[in-house]
Amino acid sequence: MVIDLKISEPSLQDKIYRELRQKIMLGDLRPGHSLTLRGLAQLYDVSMTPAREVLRRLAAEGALIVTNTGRFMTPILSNDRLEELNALRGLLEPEIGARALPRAHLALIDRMQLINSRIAQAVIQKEPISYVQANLEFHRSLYLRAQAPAMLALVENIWLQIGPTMRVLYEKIGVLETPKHHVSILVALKSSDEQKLRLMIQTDVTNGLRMLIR
Amino acid sequence: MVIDLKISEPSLQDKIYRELRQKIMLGDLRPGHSLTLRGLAQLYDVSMTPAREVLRRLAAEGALIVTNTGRFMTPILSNDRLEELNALRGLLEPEIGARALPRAHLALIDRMQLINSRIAQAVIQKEPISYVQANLEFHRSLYLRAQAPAMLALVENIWLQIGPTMRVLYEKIGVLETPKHHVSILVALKSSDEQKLRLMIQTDVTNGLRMLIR
DNA sequence: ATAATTTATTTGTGATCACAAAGTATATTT
DNA sequence: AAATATACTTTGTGATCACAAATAAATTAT
Repeated sequence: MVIDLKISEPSLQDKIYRELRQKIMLGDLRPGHSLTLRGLAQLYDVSMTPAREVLRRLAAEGALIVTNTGRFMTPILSNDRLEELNALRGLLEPEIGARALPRAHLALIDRMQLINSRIAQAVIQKEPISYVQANLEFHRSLYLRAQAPAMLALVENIWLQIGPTMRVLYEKIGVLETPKHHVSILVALKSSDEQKLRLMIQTDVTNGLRMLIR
Repeated sequence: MVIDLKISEPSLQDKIYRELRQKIMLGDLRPGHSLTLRGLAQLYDVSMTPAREVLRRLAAEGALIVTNTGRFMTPILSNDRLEELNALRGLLEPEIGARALPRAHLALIDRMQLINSRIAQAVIQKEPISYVQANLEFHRSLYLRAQAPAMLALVENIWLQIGPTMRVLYEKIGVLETPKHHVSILVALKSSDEQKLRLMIQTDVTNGLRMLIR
């Protein structure tokens, strides 16, 4: 018997999807930025078909909104909506962090420490996108250990929804400071203190927005 | 100036989407049930184009999975995954319930009581689909009052993912009994007891699965 | 000038098609 | 009879097109 191993190469739209998703999550696109089928198709040199699938998929995930006339754009979040999404972060992230705790060995903590220094660097160089990217990576690298894919998917889904809005908030205020609770998170991890970890993740998320919104 | 008011009628795919979504959420489709573009298109007498958009959209929401060869089917959840999704319910639903509490006036509670009797009826008549439908409606009618659309969207997203699996579990065991914590939920609502409400929703969700999985 | 109307352009939707890959059934070989 | 090879069918992907609705631009009228 001949076994045929082949990695099914990602379809055309997958590549476009991932790139665009990344852009949105990191705030590369501002709120209200509109995307068109033909525009996207032309940009990636494909036909309308893959382009529309990508846009619809992102819309299904809440990364884009569809106007009542069928146009696609990045969402413009009301304050209420933004606070609701942040409350969801405050609910989900401590939980998934706590689930990761027992599996968080030293190598991971080291890696998180490294990422944290990248955040500090982004602050100095005033690069909002690198800042957001490293910040999310800090959290994700921990959450990945929780082995809770559905939970992580929800968390990333929220990140995706707030991406564009967060960007303009950072622009408005400037990237003030490296998140001060990250070190506490690392300490809680080292000492396996679940309660403290939950609290620190919670306040990191909560304060992150409070700092920006006020 | 002439103002032109027109309700933009829902596109072809919207109708198909809603129907299929409903079917999946209520467990009308079993886990592993596969759907094809041409099959769906033929069923609704449309071309492949709307059909594929619907399937991809549902896949983006986790209601369907895409095999590594691009086929669509309802998800077959592992026990771990099912428990994770249920943990998410246990996390989100008490929160959104608590947010609805201050807005839960008597008319709502009456309505929920009515829905609850529909559940009892479905138990007697051994109709799993009606049972699931009424059960979800019981919860949703409360959660709608929370005015937390993003949170509700996540909750419904989870319902969607577990739909097919829940159905077979109910089939396996039979719809034993009307959920016994629903009355406690109603009591907590009437007395505006947030802590009790959170606890009762939590145990309703948790026990619902435990009863099935055991 | 400003508002209303007309014209031109842009845009998403749905249909149809060719194609390659995957799956299924049949035939062939060992 | 079991495994392999072959032929046949089904399936998703991406491209192209016509069309109507929405938007933007230009024109006309007040």
